[in-house]
Amino acid sequence: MIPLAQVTSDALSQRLGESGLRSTPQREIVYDILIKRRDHPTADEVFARVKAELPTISLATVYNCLEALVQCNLIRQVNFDRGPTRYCPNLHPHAHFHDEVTGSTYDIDLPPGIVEQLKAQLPEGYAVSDVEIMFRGKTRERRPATVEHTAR
Amino acid sequence: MIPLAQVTSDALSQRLGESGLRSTPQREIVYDILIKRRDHPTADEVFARVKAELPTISLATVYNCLEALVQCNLIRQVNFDRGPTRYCPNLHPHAHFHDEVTGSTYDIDLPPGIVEQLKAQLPEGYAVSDVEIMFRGKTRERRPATVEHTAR
DNA sequence: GCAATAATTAGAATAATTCTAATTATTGCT
DNA sequence: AGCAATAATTAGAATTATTCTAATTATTGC
Repeated sequence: MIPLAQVTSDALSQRLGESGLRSTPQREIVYDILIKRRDHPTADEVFARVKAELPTISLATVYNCLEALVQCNLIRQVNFDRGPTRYCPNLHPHAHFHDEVTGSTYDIDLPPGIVEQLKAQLPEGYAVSDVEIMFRGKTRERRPATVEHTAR
Repeated sequence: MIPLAQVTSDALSQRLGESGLRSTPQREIVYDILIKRRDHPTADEVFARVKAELPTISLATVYNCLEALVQCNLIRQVNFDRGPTRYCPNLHPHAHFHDEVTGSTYDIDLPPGIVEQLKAQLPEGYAVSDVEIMFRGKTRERRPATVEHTAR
């Protein structure tokens, strides 16, 4: 597996600072949790995992931490239909594949040109800050439900 | 503007029938509302518009009708981040552009090849039933807030 | 025309997220 | 170091979109 960009405690603190945010134990642990297991957990799932290390954390704080990390571009939000928001620490340009049967989400790496090609379809005067590409479907090969990993 | 595929009352009834669903006045009106103004309304907005014509309709029925129409592929659902689901009667392959300032959503037509090109990025054994592409950003030219239309 | 099935309705229930107000922690200044 | 200002955390209440429930109404096939 390609080692994905991740960030030391110091760097995290710096990135937060650049956005006018503070580094806190809660934010570091939440970030760690996302890096450790890249299975696109929901806020609730993050909450459960963080509680194992820091039992006093509250759900509101988890939401706050996730928002902070999104704000300074250390993680991305992923939304499938009506489901709860999921969080993704993969910052490479990539799409998401959502398995309708298992509910799992996989990262799909994209070749460099294709996002630009998509943006080129926009009429004059449309300034894009973000593109999201999501596939919905089934995967033939069944994977272990608990250990999801980056496809490709 | 390109005349988008739409369907007569009879055809609607047939399409519903093919999916084991019945045509009802409520479903026809809901479909009409979506065709009349293609601004990607939420279920609540559809509810408000339909009530003008059929004041006794309930919100649960609106949800039911929208679900029925989605099921027989007469309309598509569109989701932006945490916002409520929006509904779209444009069945051409297209992307969506969500204006972060105005909250408006525009259709972006896509050239035929590009969706296939994206699907080609998937590893073996990934069967796609649907691809969604969404842009987030701002539009330079301000449009009248109440009359959205298909871009391009 | 009647039984079976499906759709509608109003309102209750649920799930995810956001808000609120009080408390705690951190930072920058002197 | 001490203190005011600012930011983050917490628990729980509130909100929002959606789904569910149970009763009623409409439609279809025989």
